[in-house]
Amino acid sequence: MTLPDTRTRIQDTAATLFRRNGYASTGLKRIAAESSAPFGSIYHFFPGGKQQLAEETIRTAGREYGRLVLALLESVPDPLESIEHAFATAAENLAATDYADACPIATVALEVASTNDPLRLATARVFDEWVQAGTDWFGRWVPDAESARSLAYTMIMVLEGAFILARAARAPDPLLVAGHSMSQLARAAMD
Amino acid sequence: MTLPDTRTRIQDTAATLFRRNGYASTGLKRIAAESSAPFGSIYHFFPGGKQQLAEETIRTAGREYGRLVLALLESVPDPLESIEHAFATAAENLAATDYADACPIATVALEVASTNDPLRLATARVFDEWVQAGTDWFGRWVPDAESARSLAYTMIMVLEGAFILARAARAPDPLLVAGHSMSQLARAAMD
DNA sequence: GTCTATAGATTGATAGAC
DNA sequence: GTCTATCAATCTATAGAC
Repeated sequence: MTLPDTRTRIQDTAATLFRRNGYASTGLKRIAAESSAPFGSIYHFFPGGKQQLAEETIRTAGREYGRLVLALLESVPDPLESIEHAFATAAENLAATDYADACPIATVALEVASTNDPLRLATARVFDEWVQAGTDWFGRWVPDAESARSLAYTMIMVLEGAFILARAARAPDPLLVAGHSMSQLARAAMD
Repeated sequence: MTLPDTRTRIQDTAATLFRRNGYASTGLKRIAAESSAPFGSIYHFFPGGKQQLAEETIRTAGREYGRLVLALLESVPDPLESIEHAFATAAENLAATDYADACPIATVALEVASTNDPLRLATARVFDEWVQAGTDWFGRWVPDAESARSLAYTMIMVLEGAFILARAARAPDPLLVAGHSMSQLARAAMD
């Protein structure tokens, strides 16, 4: 039962707080406190300060979440059922965390889009990564590359939008509606 | 050529800044400066401080944006063309404002979802209003009430997600893809 | 590498003159 | 109603002892 090293604890705590409360309202002092790390260690491991910490967090948490969603999609053989299952699971996770844990980077992405270009770019790269992975996945059932890409884009966008509405309403319904719509759209594209 | 009154100038400036930079990183001092209002006037007109200002801004700007989108949908007779036209217009507006003016409440909604319940509720009410208006609009072509509601939900969600990706990438493509997907989904529901 | 102390700027909010 | 001055708290970041 060993604790993760200091750097990892800082990153994980930062990921959680950025995800739930965003970039601007997450203080480094709180990150230090909740990760049980001395304040100075943040600047020891992340000399670039808050921005560097956020940049690495976006990259790491973004990649991890992409893999998680893809694994979820792979866990059911039928693609249409798989889509609905993935959205339903996201709904369960959201409700189970008191509507806190949705997309790991969306809040930060909107916050920094117009004011912090390095962070904006970091979020854009993660979204591109997700779109690419989604395109490959849809490509198994949709031969036309352009359609597969369009479906991947749309699935990510409707998921992001559903997260916003579900967190605001503190209700899982938007995610379930989104999953249903997305599977209908995929079905239409597979004809 | 008279200037709007002080209270209105404060509200409008707040709406712009909250929309572009979010709630946490928008300071009251900046709102006062950019609205050419004395700092004390903010507390004169909004005794509840930043939170009251944000609450009224969410309600006002949210309602206004809903009307704007609905008017956009009404401006083209064919529903499917209308949807694509609305998303294309949103893409143009976004690009024309250097990818700043997307949804007026989404950034704030995500920021406050887990930390400020009055503001969370204000955003939830705006989304509900939009869903209701969208349901009525789709209801003209989709007789089944449940389907109309589902389409309205999905249109709002995919628009919100497209705004996130478009701002991050500084590219209009996500909005165009979203519009195309949404019109396909509506077409499938109208059969 | 760990940890404390603190600088320097900025925040939301208040008081009070006019 | 307008405007200035200021408080107390908080923020990111840095310096330096151990």
